[in-house]
Amino acid sequence: MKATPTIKDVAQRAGVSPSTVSRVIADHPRISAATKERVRAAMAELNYHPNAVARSLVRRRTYTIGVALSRSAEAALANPFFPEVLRGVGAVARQARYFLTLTTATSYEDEREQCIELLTQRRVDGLILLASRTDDALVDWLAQHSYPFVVLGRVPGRDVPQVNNDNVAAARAATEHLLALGHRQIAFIGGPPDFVVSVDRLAGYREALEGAGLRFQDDLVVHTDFSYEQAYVAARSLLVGPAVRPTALVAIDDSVALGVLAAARELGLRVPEDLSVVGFNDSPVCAHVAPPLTSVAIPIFELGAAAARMLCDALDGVEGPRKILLPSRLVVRGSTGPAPATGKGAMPTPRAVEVVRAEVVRTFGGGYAGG
Amino acid sequence: MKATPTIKDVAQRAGVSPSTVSRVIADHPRISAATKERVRAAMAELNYHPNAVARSLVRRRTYTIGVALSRSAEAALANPFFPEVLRGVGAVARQARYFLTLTTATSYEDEREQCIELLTQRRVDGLILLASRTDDALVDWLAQHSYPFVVLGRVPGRDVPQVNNDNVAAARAATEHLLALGHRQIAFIGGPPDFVVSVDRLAGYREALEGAGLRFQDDLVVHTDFSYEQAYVAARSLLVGPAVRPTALVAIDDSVALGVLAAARELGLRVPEDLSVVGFNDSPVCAHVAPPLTSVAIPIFELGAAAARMLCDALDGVEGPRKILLPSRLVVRGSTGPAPATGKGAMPTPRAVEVVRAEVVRTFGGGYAGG
DNA sequence: CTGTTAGCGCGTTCAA
DNA sequence: TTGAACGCGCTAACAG
Repeated sequence: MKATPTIKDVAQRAGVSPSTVSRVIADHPRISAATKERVRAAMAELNYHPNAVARSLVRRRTYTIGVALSRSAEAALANPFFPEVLRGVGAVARQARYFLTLTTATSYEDEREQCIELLTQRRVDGLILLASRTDDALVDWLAQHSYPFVVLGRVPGRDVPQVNNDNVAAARAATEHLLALGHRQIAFIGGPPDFVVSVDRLAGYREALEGAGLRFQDDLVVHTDFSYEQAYVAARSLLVGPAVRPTALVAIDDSVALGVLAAARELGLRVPEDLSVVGFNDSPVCAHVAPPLTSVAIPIFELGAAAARMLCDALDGVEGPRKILLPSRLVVRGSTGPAPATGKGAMPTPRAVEVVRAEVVRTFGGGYAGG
Repeated sequence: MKATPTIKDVAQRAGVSPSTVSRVIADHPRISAATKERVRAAMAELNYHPNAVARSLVRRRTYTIGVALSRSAEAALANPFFPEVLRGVGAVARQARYFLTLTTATSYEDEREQCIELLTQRRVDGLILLASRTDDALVDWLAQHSYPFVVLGRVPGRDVPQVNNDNVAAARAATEHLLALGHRQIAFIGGPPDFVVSVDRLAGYREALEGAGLRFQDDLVVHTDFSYEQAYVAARSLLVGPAVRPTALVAIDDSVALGVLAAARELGLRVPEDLSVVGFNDSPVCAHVAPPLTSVAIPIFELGAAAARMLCDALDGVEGPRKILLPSRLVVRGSTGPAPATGKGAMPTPRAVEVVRAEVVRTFGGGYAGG
């Protein structure tokens, strides 16, 4: 394999100067058609391809964006989340002619380190990162150094570019669905309390309860991690502990919901006759378990796409929104049903195929930070 | 934000020449400790970080490897596969001080294009790619241009660096498990026939049958894609069609196995009493469906890690194996049981918790191509 | 042990 | 419309 041809070789072959070749690459308007043709022919003959590294050096742009998804415990098991968000990011990035580089860390600290490396070494032009905790040192660092970045998730109290789904509205919708089915004792199993997603979904749950004139009860709320096993334990405590057993339950996650189903089965509770269960993510398994799981579908691909769009726009100097909130859909399946008839009559909602409710909220800001 | 400091600024601040700074970065042995200290202090004060792009240009190495996972239909739904293999690749890459860039394509052609771009533009030093089909134009192209690359999967008939799990042995083990349970009518649902994984697992299935003195029967084999839905259809045809209904079934994939379970349920067949089912991948859901699914666990993380190790070694000029075949484990759960007693007595194997059988095969070659 | 001199491959002035 | 010269930030000879 001969040495890769450079712009110089092409110039020589085409009988022009290197700068002319450079201009042809950039499709500069003030180059004669004849010359362009000649140069292009030479490039083809030599099988020339511009060296991206050299271009990056002089243009001070790599046309690569960093993607940090591996940082949270959430990511590990938000299994369907990971590839899907990447697909969204990738689709937009490619269209905008950006490449992707990925961090692959096992710990929070390692991920932070990798992100900083990526940026300070100028390997990437900007960063998309999953922010899951309520406080995040990396986000602060990025803002402070004014590196271009977009957060996937919500960053409470900090005005940074971010894309999120409306978890409050989503949890409210899920809870209202249960309320409409006549449930009055509705429990909530959240993730770790320092995760924004836990906070937000709990808030939505609470809003729905209070909107229905019900009291928020501490003993109906449990925090766990996102695992099936922990969820199983938490569900048991919830289904055995309180004075009045809940007839319905909102789980932070589908895996958690699966753990609830297992606990219910073991306790001899029928779903949905004795207990209704709602999960989040609408992962593929939902349709394939017994009973099929009612779940809130999060627009994962769109989240990734929106984040990429926001970052690429910022990098390209295009104005656009700095905050985006995406809607979710409640997908009703067999795991939710009318509350067991007690005293007051339940009021079952018609459970059609894939009854879907959407909430749409969008917030627009102005301009971008960083760049 | 002031302009990023360069090696020159550091040199000036430390009262040395730029090349000395460069040597300190490389931790050159023949630099006095005193100077090193001084330079390092200057770097710290200025918050200097070497520009990776400039280094790449002159060293002709980006220390980045490309990862092409999105190319196959398989990847889309081999959901657990994707993040896990990436974790493996990432762990080794980071340890070897390489970064990762990812292709994100929607079509086979697009992926091919992206890979070629990555390589010809010198954005990456080498490539790891999932090769799923029995013939693959990209692999040919890579070999022809002698770019460094490693294939994840098996490439029949081409002697290229590759890492794979032993699908033949794995399918043989799965089938032998069923044979040991007394089954004699064992069906096979494969993926698309031009996927190497389909070919190999079918071969293992056949080997096991013939090893037990049974005849391979065409009408017990069906090809489908990797989806739950198609699997459902395929399973129905298999469970209704043949003269003698199979009492056991090997599915190419866990999602396919789930489709089989659904079909069986619908046909009123009890699992495992009337039908035993084995899947592949040992995805998390296996433990959470009813009945829990017996499945072959593929060492996904290790596959990624081995591929990365192989590529990084090649790039770093380290000798090592050019072909690696990793073992799998059969994880026995509730979906497989003794064959229904017919005439000949079944011989049930003790079904302990997570009975695990391992097959280990390793093949070593010599040296590396490319570089 | 350290400084000087040349590039790496390309984009971008400034002239012509 | 094109060419010459310079520099992006760094490493790698070659001197000293």
